[in-house]
Amino acid sequence: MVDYQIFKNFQKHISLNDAEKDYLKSSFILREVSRKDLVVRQGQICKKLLFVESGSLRAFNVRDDGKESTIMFAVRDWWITDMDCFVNRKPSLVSIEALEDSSIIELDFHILENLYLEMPKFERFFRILFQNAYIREQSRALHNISFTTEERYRQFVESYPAIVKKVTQRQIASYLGVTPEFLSSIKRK
Amino acid sequence: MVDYQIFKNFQKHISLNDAEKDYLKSSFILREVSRKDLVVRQGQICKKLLFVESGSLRAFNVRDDGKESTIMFAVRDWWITDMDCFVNRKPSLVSIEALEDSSIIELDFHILENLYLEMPKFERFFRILFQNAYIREQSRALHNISFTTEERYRQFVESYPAIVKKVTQRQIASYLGVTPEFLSSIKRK
DNA sequence: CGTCTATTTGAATGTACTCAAAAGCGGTGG
DNA sequence: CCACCGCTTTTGAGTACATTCAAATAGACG
Repeated sequence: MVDYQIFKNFQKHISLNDAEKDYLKSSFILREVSRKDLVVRQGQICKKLLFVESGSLRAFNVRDDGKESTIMFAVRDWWITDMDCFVNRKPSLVSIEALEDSSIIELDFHILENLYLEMPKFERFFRILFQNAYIREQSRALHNISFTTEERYRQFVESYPAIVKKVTQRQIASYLGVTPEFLSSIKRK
Repeated sequence: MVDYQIFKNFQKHISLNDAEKDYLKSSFILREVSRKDLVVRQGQICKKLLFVESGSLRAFNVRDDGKESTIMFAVRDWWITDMDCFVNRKPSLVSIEALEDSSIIELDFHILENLYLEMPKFERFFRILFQNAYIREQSRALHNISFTTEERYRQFVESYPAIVKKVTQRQIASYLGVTPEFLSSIKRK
């Protein structure tokens, strides 16, 4: 059986036997995408929860005035989607693009809902996944409002070296919520 | 049986019979707190997940330089805690204070872990709870980096009228990450 | 009524943005 | 292998946003 990264990810919190892996394999879609491909388009409904087998993705919002904000990055072994869109069928607030050629796994909403019923241990898995996601976002909220841009830049570089290697300065700036010019001027010091 | 708000909250996502409610009642602690009481202290370990039966709470961080940032508010029917502290045994990044005399329910970490095993439907409940919490924080992150303070203030007032009624301007400013003076100058217009 | 805190106001300062232009860098085709 | 193109990054000047500090005013509470 192919040694998918996603199984290792599941097995951080729950155990899976080969029969279960087989069953799972049939319920998700493996997709190869190229650099700059859009996996999700802002404004549309996204019915997929995405897992990065290899490569990297970026979720970003573009305002009417053209201003672009990066909401999150996802590298190998990370999950990503617009959760509000995925769960509540709202138009996506973000586009998700591949930062390089990547392999991703798509989990369909209805299949996942079904999975919760058939294999309740996935309630546990995603309970822990969302719990951790919430912790990260709660921490991000604190950092955003109480630290200076310079402090937040340093912490980002320190916390996510795997991401820093793959993204442009401009994209980091749009994640921190500042202009690329200003981020550049911070680094000068 | 007393008609706790928390049962209505649980029943938004899972069903409970009277025997189960009885069992639950024995596993949480109802506490009355007074205005300005600290329920959680920054720097200490908080082993409790909190639910607001009535009244309102505020979680805030104080930096070394004295700068105070409000992370979240919780009114009747809301859950609140420092999740990283609760789940991972880290010192709490926040203090949680009562904004008025309040009744709160405390759920102990170990009792909750036990509950997951004995009543797996709670995996589902908290999976959905954290999923929604994550959605809100993801949305907050987007607002923080892509909207002006004025826009964020308007959206806060519009989205959380129940909170606005109970908190000071200063506390809203510390939630938005600006000084009270500046928030005041925005309202002038 | 007096005290304590919240809010408002204003002036001076610092932080971050806009706009424009120059410099750097990687890929592509001749 | 070099020249060019497109994009990112850097730099700088001018402007707008937000803070600090200090003082005045207004509200809440005992």
